Amino acid sequence: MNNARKDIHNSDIPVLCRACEARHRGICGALTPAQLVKLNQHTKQHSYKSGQELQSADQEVERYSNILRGVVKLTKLLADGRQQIVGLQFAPDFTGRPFRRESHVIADAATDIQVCSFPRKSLEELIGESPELEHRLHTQALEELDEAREWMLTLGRKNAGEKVASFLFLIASHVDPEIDERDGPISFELPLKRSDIADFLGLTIETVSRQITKLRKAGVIEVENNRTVIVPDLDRLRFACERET
Amino acid sequence: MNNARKDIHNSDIPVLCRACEARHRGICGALTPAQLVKLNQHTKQHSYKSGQELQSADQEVERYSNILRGVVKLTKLLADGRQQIVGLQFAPDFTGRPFRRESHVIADAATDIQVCSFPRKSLEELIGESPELEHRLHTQALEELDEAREWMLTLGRKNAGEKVASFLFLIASHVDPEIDERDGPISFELPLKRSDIADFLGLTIETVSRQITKLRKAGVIEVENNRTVIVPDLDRLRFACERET
DNA sequence: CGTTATCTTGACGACGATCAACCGCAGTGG
DNA sequence: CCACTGCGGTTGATCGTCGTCAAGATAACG
Repeated sequence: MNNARKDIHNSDIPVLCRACEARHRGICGALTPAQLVKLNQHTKQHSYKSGQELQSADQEVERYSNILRGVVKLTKLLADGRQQIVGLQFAPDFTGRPFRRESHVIADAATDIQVCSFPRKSLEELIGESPELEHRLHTQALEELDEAREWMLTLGRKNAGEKVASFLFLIASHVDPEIDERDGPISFELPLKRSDIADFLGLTIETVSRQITKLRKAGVIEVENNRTVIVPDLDRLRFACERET
Repeated sequence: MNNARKDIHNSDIPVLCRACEARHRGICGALTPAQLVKLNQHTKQHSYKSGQELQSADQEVERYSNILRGVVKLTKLLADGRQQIVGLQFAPDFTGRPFRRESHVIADAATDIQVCSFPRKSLEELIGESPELEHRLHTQALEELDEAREWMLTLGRKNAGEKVASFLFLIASHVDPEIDERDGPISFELPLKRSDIADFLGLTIETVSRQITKLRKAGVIEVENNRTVIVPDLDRLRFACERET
């Protein structure tokens, strides 16, 4: 359909978009140079410090964003303050809920982040003229659904130790998407602090801390500065995701 | 785009589709009479008894289905047999995972069901020629994602009593989609047996049974034949979803 | 350096799992 | 016809995991 995209010269593309991951692996890859130019008239790049809110619950969605750098957490709240993280998003994910005026989750910066945002109206117009754009959004939604369901299994049926191991594995797989074929050592930074991990796993901070200690003492992981995790043997971590250590 | 759909005569539409809910609220509403006719050359109606499997895990997806009657449960398994229901689907939902060769969940008939199925290839071809079809699939995926996230909050942060109340409320809202504006009495049949409810809530059968008894004794619900539930006051049930009774 | 956020560790208790017995009901077959 | 079996559900007693409360350790920061 959009063979206009073939053999385009870089100079047709807005400066900001040229080096942008969202144009390669994200939703903007669906757009022609002309559409990118048009969208660019309304986009804004923005940085948020860790903890700042992009979007609060039940509030009208004004702008959608692509994540350029950092990690965004999606949170749900109960009236008495209990909270659960229901999704994590990484660059170059699209964030926001298409076709609905208000969001049912809170979007927070889990780390310092950088996003490229655009008005709701721009997205809706572009979807109308580009089926390929909707296809990319659809694909991302299906992947988030797969992840959410995988996580429901973890929340509902795994014990604390398995939950923590599963979380570490989840983060590891975002550092290395090819992780399923690997089995050697790997190391990464945790993008979440303990209280976020607890909210993600449906546990308390104390339990998370104890289980991390346990994995450390069992030699499944090493920890530096509370944030850097080294996994000497991925298979042992994988094992810990489904069986008590 | 598809204004061919306007002012069509019923006789253009395949017999099987005429009274079908999927043509009104389901994905087939996106199709022109011609497309319906074409799809109809490959569709099969099929019934399954409660407990029968439509699709097993990690097995290649041959056919997708629309649910015409009954309830389908989507289940995930752990190696040692623990299981979690990660989704429930009702008529006229589309069931199956587009754009992926194998399914990561098991699809079971929770009740006796009736479906209309079609080959993977047919769907993929139709998506190519009908952006409106992909839009409907996208919309359903987004709604399932919303539901999954709502359920993650329940799994991660609610206690047994709140979980059971939330489950009852979930079923009630599928019987009456306008439930948010209601507050009077309502009654319905539970489509799931106790063990399924337990697998949906991340609990054991015994705990589910005890909590139902507790809600019954507190007067929040009445139960007949273990399957029929009467809710005299919806607000009390709503209350029980977030606070200990 | 003091102050505050973040994380760890310990002691204890509650909630839900586990194990076991029992009830009601529908089939099934002698 | 009744005995037997299997299935779904309930209830009770006991145990273990994880939450709660409290204190300290470590790191981050002005």
